[in-house]
Order: sequence, then structure tokens, then C-alpha cells
Amino acid sequence: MPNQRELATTAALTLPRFVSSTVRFHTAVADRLGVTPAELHCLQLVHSGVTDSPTELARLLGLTTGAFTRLLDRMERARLVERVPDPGDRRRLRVRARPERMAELTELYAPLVGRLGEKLATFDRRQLAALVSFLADSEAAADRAATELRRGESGEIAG
Amino acid sequence: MPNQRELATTAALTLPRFVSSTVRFHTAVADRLGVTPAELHCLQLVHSGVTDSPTELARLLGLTTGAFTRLLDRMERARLVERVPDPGDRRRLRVRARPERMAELTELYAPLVGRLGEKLATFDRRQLAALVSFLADSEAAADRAATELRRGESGEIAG
DNA sequence: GCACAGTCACTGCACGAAGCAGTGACTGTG
DNA sequence: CACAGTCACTGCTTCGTGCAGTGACTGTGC
Repeated sequence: MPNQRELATTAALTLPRFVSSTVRFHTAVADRLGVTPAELHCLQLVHSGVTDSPTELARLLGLTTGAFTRLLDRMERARLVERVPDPGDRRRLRVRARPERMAELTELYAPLVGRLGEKLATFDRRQLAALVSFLADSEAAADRAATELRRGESGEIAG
Repeated sequence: MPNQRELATTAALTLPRFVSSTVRFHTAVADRLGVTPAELHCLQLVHSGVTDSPTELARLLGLTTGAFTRLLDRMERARLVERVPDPGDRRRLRVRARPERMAELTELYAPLVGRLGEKLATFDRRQLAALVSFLADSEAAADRAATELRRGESGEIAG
């Protein structure tokens, strides 16, 4: 049974390469949709129902509201999303993903999803449970790590 | 036992969010190092010994050699890498990562690696084997999907 | 041994994405 | 009804990247 230190070492070696291929895939999907990686990121946040508020989206993307306004302009021009006025507060706006373009997004993910689905089918219940749990934790850990890194951004390492 | 269709559906829902958090983490690490995501990607390629050829690195990053020259300029100025002349062919160059800065990179990854290591320690052999195999396949699949997307980039979807 | 095409890294120029700072519309509170 | 706060939006600037062209160098054919 491998101990924790060995596992951490393995993870340290594997993780960066894994992250890199993931980023590369994400970028390729974005290119195919004709958008930047940040725009794709935004699209997925909206599409998966995390939020539809521009200010909140800007925060999640690490952008200023000004930059996000331009991003919205581009995405609306590309017919990926539309701006919907908020009936309760006329300062506000809601961002809605256009279903017809979402199909394209799903399509671009399909080859990867399909291959991974095949792979998953070779696992038994316990293995699947471990995997699902691990992926959920990884997502949370990555988000947390990203947030922590952003928070302490100014100055510490600069040298 | 869940069938393949169900698994693919689950994967389709989970994957984009997982990819997004990963990208977000990668971007945060890059910001902390004071480099762009592309530069970090390059750094990892060099550091992990994939290649040290500028032309090859540019290809892997999806950049032109011109753009890559600028990228190298910035990374060399940031003391992340250095240009080393190739003794065999005086047109050529080799890119070498600076070990002292590589420690910082490892450090930035450490929190994530640590948490995932802890999680891994709760799994048994069969579960670990499944996970390792799945991650390896995912990396390969993501790379392949990215390459395919890049290859067929021009025109098909544009409408 | 010498010209010549090919390769490699590097340099103007242009464009696009994003930060910063400021503006105008709108909200809720005293 | 005045006033501070919020929200999205607009100049201006900076920076990363693509494109096209340049100069140094290589190996091959004559």
C-alpha cells in the first residue's frame, strides 16, 4: 500500500502535465467556437446556471466590470449569449446563454466525453465511486487553490 | 451497475466544470509567477523535459516562431529560463529552465498536490489503479481532442 | 569551392484583449 | 427629496500575439 508521501510525489509529477493538457483542450474548444478562453469560461458559468449577473461573472473570471462589458459585447455579437434586462432593478442585467449555440459546445466536448465514458465503463462500483469523489474534490481544491493564489497575489513573490 | 450512456451523461455534465476550475487554477499560478498562461505552459514543457527546441515549443503552444521569440524574451527577462546556444548547429537554440525559479512553481502547486495526496491516501489499490489509469487516459484524450480540434480548425463551424 | 534553397530565430507593424479611471442611469435610505 | 452607493458602460493605455519580412547559418548540387 503506497503511503501518502509517495502519492503526493506522484501527484506532483503528474498534475502539471494533466493540467496543461486540460488547458490546451479548453483553449482549442474556445478557438473552435471563435472565442477566447475567458469567454468560454464565462459561457460555461452561465450555461451551467452558476450565475447570470455580470458583476458576479466578472469576479469569477477575475476581470474588471469594464473588461467584462467588452467580453459581453463580443459574445453577444457572436450570438453566444444575450443581455436580458432585469425587471426588478433597472441598473441590472442578466446574461442568458443561447441554446442553439450550446449544442455546438456540447458537440465539441463530445469526443472527449465519449472516450472518457468508455473508460469509465470498465470500472466497477467502488472504483467509480472513488473516481467521482476524487474529481469532485479536485474541482473544489483547484477552485480553492486558485482563489487563495488570487487573494495573496500582490507582492509576496515579486522579487 | 451504471451503463455507458449514463456515465457519458454524467461525464458531460461534470467535465466542463472540472476543466474550468483546472484552467482557473492554471491561470492563477501563472499570475503568481508573473507570466501568462502560455508562458507557464512553456515552462512546464521545458521543465518536464519534453523538448528544449524553440520551434518545437512554439508548435506545441500553438504559436508562431515570432510570437515565441517574444515569449522567450519575457521569460528570460523574468529569469525563468535561459537561452543556450546549440553547439552542433549555430542557427539553433536550447531553452533551459532555471532551477531556482522552478522551486517557486513547485511551491505554488504544493497546496493542491497536498490536498489531492490526502484524498488519494483514502483509496485502496484497485481504486488507485483505476484512478491513475483514468487520469493517464484523460490526459491523452484531452491532448488528442485538442489536436483534432486544432487540425480541423478552419471553416467547418464558421457560419 | 561556390551558389542556392531551406531552416532557424529574430524584428516592424497591426489588432485585439484587458486594466484603469471616469460617466451616467438607477436604487434605497435618511 | 437630497445623497451616497451600485451597476453597466466608455476613453485611453498597455501588453500579448499573428503576420510578413530579415539576416545568420546549414547542407546539397554542380
